[in-house]
Amino acid sequence: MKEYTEQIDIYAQLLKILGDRTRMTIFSLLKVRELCVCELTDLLEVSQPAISQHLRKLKLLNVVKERKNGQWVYYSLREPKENERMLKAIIEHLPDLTDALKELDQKGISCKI
Amino acid sequence: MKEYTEQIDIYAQLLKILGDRTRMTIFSLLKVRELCVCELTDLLEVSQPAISQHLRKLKLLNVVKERKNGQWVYYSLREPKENERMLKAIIEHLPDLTDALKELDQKGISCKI
DNA sequence: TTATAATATAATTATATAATTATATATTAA
DNA sequence: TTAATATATAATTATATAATTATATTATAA
Repeated sequence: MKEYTEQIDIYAQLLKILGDRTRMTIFSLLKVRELCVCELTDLLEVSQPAISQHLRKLKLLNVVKERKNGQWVYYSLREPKENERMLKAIIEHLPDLTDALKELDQKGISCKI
Repeated sequence: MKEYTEQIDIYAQLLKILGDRTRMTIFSLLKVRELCVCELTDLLEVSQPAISQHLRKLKLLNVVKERKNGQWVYYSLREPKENERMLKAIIEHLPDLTDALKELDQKGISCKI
């Protein structure tokens, strides 16, 4: 079996990291548009450090990227490479959270956490 | 957010259960053909109770089904329903373990665990 | 019937994980 | 400068998970 498990390990790790409700929500939100940590903290029901730690895992897995702008750090999905077919497929089937972000936009974000 | 999280929870649980190297291997093997517990135990490097426990989780998630034949229990993938798009996509992209099973067939299975 | 084989379940243990609180770092504004 | 904001990291705690060993259950064979 060992000859066959390398790819399986890679996939298993991908699914394990995405297989968490908080990270899956973050991931789905970032599919809509890039968001800063304070927006994610505002949207989800966990603390800011928890968000940062989840983002670190997603970054280690190389599925999100960050962009620094002043004191804010904006995260977004990293475009999957051509050979990352499973990741692509997962992203395609993610639930659409556009409406959840519309609510955020309407009330106007207050980044005071 | 709560209005949007039901589907996310379902997906997160699916990915969490499949996001384990042992279960991902079992799942990939069952994609090739149905296998009894003793064959899976023979192929993988964990104990028979561990295999049974992983199979139970996969069955709880409703992604595998079982068929009893004498003292053997054969497991196979449950055909995903039309609306289970993400599961379908994952199955499609699973690594092909046909060769690993050929080796098993050649040496002739000895179900003495 | 008794023994053996295949599988499942229970109990236990060790490890991993997610969350919180506390604190550090960096950036901007007063 | 000093204060406040945004984010990251560290330490801790509570919980979940995967594995093992031991045992139970069921089916077949001697």
